[in-house]
Amino acid sequence: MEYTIQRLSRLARISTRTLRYYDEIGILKPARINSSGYRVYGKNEVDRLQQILFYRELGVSLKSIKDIVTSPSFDGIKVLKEHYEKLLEKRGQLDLLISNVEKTIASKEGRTVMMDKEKFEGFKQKLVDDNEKMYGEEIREKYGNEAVNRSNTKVKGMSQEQFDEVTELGNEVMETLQAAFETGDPGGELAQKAADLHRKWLSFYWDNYTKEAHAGVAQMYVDDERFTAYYDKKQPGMAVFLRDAVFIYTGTKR
Amino acid sequence: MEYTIQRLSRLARISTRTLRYYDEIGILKPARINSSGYRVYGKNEVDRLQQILFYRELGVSLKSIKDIVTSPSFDGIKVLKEHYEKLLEKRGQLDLLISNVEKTIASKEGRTVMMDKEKFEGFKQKLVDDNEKMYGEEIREKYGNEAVNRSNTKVKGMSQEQFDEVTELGNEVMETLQAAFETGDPGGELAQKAADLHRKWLSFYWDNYTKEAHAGVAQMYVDDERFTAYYDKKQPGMAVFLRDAVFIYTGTKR
DNA sequence: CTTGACATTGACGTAACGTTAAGGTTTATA
DNA sequence: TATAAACCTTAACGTTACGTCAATGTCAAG
Repeated sequence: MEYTIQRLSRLARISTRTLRYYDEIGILKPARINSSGYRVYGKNEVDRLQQILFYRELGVSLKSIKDIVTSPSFDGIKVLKEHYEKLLEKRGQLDLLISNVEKTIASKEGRTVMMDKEKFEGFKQKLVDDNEKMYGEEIREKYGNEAVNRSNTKVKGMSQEQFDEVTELGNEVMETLQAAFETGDPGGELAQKAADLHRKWLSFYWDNYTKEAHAGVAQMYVDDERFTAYYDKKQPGMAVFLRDAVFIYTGTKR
Repeated sequence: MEYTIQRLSRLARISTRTLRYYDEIGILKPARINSSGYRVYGKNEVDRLQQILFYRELGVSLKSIKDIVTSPSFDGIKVLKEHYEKLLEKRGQLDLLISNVEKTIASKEGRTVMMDKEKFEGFKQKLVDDNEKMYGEEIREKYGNEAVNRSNTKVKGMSQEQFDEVTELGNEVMETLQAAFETGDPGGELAQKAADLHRKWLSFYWDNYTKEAHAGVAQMYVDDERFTAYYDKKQPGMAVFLRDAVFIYTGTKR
C-alpha cells in the first residue's frame, strides 16, 4: 500500500506540514517521489512514523528521535532513561511551582498584594535573622570578629538603595567566584577579583575591615557547615576555593 | 537611585538582553533615556521588574504578565487562578507521561522491542475485543443487526492495508463530525458528509449495508452508554448529533 | 591618548511546526 | 471534454523568550 502525504497524515492524525517537516529534517523521507514531484510513502515509512510518534508521545525531542530511528542499533533505552530523569526533574520543578502559586493565591485572597516596601523589609529582616544564626556566640568567640557585632543594626539602617547595592554586589561576588572556580586557580586574576569583591561586600556590614578578620571569615566558610552549604550550593568545593583565594588575597598562610 | 541597564541586570540576576527585550515588548520601559541614548531605570522600574520576575517565576507568559502590570487594576488573582488550573493539567499530563515512560522502560528491559507487526495484531485484537463488548447478545437482539455477527472475523482477516484504511476512515469520521458539530446543524452539508463517511466506515465491518441497520446503530450510540461515552469524549452531545445526522441521511423519522 | 568597560541598534538562531501564498496535478462530475 | 474541486509542491513568515554576535558609539581611568 502506498500513501500520499495526506492519506498518511490522516492515518496518523498529524498534519501534512509535520510530514514535510520530518522530510526536511531527515527523520522521515518518503519512499520515493513520483513523476509529478509528489511524496509517496510506503509500508516502511508507516512503521517508522509509528516509531517516531511513539517517542514523540513520550516527549522526546525530534533531535533525539533522529538518533534513535536513523541508527538501526541505537540504544533507545538509554535515551529513554535519560529522558525519564529529565521528566522527574521537570515534575519536581512543577510541584514547587504549583505550591508557590497556591501560596500566592492564598495570601492574595487574604489581603491585598504585599507592598514592595514590605517585601524589602521582609528581605532585610531575613538577612538579619540569617546573620543572627550565622554570627552566633560560639562563632564569634572562635573567630573573634568584634566588628560583626554591629552588622545587624547596620543592615536594619540601610536605605533601599544601599540594600539594592549590596544585593547586587553579593550577586557579583557569586558570579565572579563561579567563573574563577572554573579556572581552578585561587591565585588567578578572576579569583583575586572575587576576593576583592568579597572584601567590598563585607565592608558593607563591617565598620572597619582588617585582613585578619577577612581571612577569619573565609576560614569560617569552610568550618561552618551552614556557610559551606551556601557556597557549595552551586558547585561543591566553592567554599574551600573562596577561602584559598581570600587567603592569597590577604596574604595569610595556612 | 538610578540604574544603568547592567546594574539593574545584576541586581535582578537577569541578562541585559532580557531588559532590552522587555523594553521592546513594552512591559518594562526605562524611566528615561539619557543624552547618549542609554537606558536609565529608576525606583519604579525596579519595583515593576520585581513584579514581572515574580510572575515569570510562576511560569506565567510575558503576554499575560503584560496584562497584569500594564493595567493598574488588572485582576492578578484571576490570572493566577487560571494559570493554576493550567499547571495542574500540565502536571496530570506529565504524570501520565512519566508512567508511560516507566512502563516502556520496564517492558523494553524485559524483552526486545515489540515488533510493529505485533503491535498491529495487538490493535486488531483490541478492536475485536471492543466489538465483542459492544455487540453483545442484548444489543444484538435489541437492534437485530445480524450483519454485525461476522464483524469480528472480518476484522481479523483484514490485511494491514485494509486496517490502515479503516483506521484512517475512522479518524476522518470523527474529524468531520467534530467540524459538523460546531455548525450545530445535523442536516447541514458537513453533518451529512459525516454520516456518509460513517456509512463507508460501517461497510468495512458489514457484509451488506441497509439504511435501517445504519439508523439502528446510530440510535444505539445514544442508548448504550459505552458508545455514548466514546462519541461524547471530545464533545458532550456528539452521539446525539451523529444519530440525528444519520437519521436525516437515512430518511428515518424519529 | 589609549584602553577597557559599558552602552546602542540590528539581525540571525532556537523547536516544532501553523499558516498563508502562488502555482502545478489529479480526479470527479456535468 | 471542459472545468471545478481536491490535492500536491516549494517558499517564506510567524510563534516564545530570549542568546549571541556584529558594528559602532560613550565614558572613566591610567
